[in-house]
Amino acid sequence: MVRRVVREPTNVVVELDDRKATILKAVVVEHIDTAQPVGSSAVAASADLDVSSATVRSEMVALEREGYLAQPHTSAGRIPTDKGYRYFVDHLQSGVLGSVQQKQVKDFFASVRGEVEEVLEKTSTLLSQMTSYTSVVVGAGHAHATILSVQLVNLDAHHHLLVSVFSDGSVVKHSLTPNFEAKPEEVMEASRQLNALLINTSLETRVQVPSRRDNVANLVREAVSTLHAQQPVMEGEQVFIGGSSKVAEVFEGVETVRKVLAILEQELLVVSLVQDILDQGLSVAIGSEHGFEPLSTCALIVAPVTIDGVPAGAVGLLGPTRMKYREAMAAAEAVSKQLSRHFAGADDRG
Amino acid sequence: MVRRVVREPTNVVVELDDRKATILKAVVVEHIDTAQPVGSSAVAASADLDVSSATVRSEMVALEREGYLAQPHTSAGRIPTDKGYRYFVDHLQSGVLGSVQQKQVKDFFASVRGEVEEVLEKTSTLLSQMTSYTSVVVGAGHAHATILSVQLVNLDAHHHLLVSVFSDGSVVKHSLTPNFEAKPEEVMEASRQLNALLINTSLETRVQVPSRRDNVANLVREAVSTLHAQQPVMEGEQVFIGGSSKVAEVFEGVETVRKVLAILEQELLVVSLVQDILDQGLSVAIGSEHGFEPLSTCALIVAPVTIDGVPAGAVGLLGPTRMKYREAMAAAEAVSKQLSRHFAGADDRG
DNA sequence: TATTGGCACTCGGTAGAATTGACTGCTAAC
DNA sequence: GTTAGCAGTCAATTCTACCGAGTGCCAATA
Repeated sequence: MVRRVVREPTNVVVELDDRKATILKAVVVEHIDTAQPVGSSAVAASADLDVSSATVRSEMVALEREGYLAQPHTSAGRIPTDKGYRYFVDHLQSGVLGSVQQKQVKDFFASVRGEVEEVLEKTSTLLSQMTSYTSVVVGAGHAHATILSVQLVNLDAHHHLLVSVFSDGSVVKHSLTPNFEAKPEEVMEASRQLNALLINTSLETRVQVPSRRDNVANLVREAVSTLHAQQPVMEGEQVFIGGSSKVAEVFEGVETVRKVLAILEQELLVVSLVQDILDQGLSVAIGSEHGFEPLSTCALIVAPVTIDGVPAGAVGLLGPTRMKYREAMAAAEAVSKQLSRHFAGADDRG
Repeated sequence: MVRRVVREPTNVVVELDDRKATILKAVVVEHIDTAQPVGSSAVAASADLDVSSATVRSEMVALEREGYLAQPHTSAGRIPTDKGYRYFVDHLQSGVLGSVQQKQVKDFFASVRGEVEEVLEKTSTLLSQMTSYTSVVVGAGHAHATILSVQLVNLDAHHHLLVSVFSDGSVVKHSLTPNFEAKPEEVMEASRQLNALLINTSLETRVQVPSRRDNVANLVREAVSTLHAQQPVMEGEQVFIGGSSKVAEVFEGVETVRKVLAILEQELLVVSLVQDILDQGLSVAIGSEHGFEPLSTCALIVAPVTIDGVPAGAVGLLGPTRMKYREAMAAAEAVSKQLSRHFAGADDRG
């Protein structure tokens, strides 16, 4: 293979000079609004720069050469590339949420009641309604939470239900179907022992199980292994997707709609996608930035949720690359902040 | 205005004579296959009737007059009306599931493991994959189930978690946030009393709560009222929707897709729709038969799930009115049967 | 009397040509 | 460096003609 020195001005992130930036911004804003390619004259007219369309044109060829703009075909206007959107998001927009919506979020969290899951679900609906995009709300798993209580309940001779309560307020059940018949007293005894064994441990803690061979010990062993047998990552992650019908509104082309819906169905995928973006320290992934091809026509906005500083999930918004970044990012941020506060300050009320 | 005697043969459900039935069937089958209006010559050629297209035509005008067929425009073929589909479903199709798929269902239920919720969710995916339609799986609520155990767990001074286990294997949690501070011992005592009070009752049973004013009694009262405060209908109903991306495949027109998706988002609506249809004793609702306008271009197939003869939910398939009724109905039926058996016979394994 | 072949008619869909118009890139002048 | 002007490109639109699938009707037929 020939070794070459490749100059990729595309990869070098330079500050654009003022005029180029203004032009890029005008193109992005206009294209987000109209979904049409934007021509030089429109830019010359709209933007607050006093140059002719010819000047705009020559700047545009430069912007195109540098990878910020693209042309669907010769005689059409320009549309932003992913890189163009990225520059726009990073440098050219200010994200303030309208006061009406600010209020909407506040009101929502002031009045919302119910279990964590319900709150997350409703939050997801709220986000989607506010923005007209599909929303994703991820509640973190309880890998680090400690066990407050476990209980073994007898369903019938061969069926027992292991109910575990975690310090983060989550409750998990597991069925046990041992191949021996345990008496109710044995089940109760096993339940007692499990409590003694597991309380205040987390799922990451290995515990010493009894090695005896009687029914009680067998039950205890089966319960512990069932409880610990879950996936190390993301078990207990909760995903709530709101406004999937928006997909049909904001994306064009049945095929795209189908693809996006199909991806939303695989919730684990969505979770890992959101997680990836958060791990990269991003708040927006535009086009193929997340490296996931089927969503290359999408942008995904994420905002972390923390409880007392500890990561506890995230909220996200999924739209086309030409989405309304400012509003959507502001909404995601406001909601994630309020959500964080909601859970941290849950004690205040009453 | 001239007074006229209007004859409405459309409302009279009569058996169609053999030839009309054959023609109707041919039109339905062809149109389901091609999504195109079907012409007289196609019918004359395809069906096993030895008449000319002219004869078919004259029969078709009769079928149209009687409301079984419709014409998009003058020079087009005929498409079935809802009534036409209904007749087809009731009289003209036999529903046997292909042996390959029969096996697929068997294999699935032979290997599926996990909690009820997981099974239902996977079932929903299975159904949707088998048929290419969106599936709905409804698990009945536990209104009639009795309580096996309740437990009050301390989260912190003002937060307690009420965890209830029902005889149907479901587990429900409720947060209690009393405005007084209860000591751990008091919480435990309340938990004990709740158990004594509630075990073997169902949510429909009213119980006698202590009238004392101490913390324990207050906790007990709050717990009982929280537990009983749920919606009388459909609380605890679980809905699993599989293959919503299929909506984009089988329906044409973005607007329709959006509408259907929007409806699927409102899960309670879907549940009541399914319930309605079951209550009417139907297994298919075609077009506007369910009286729900936004879904008037859809057909909804349902099949009840029972556990030991007791209604325990349903499975459903949602598609366009021109869906493949035979296959879809066979699939729904097979899955609902196997699902019923799965839960009834859960003891066998091991 | 039921069926049929034949015929005129309807009307959506398609293919092609012509036109439009929104762009661009280029260049010469300022 | 900026601009006006101009020639060129190409998608989108409109128009036209035409095709053909399909109908309804009717007179002839078995």
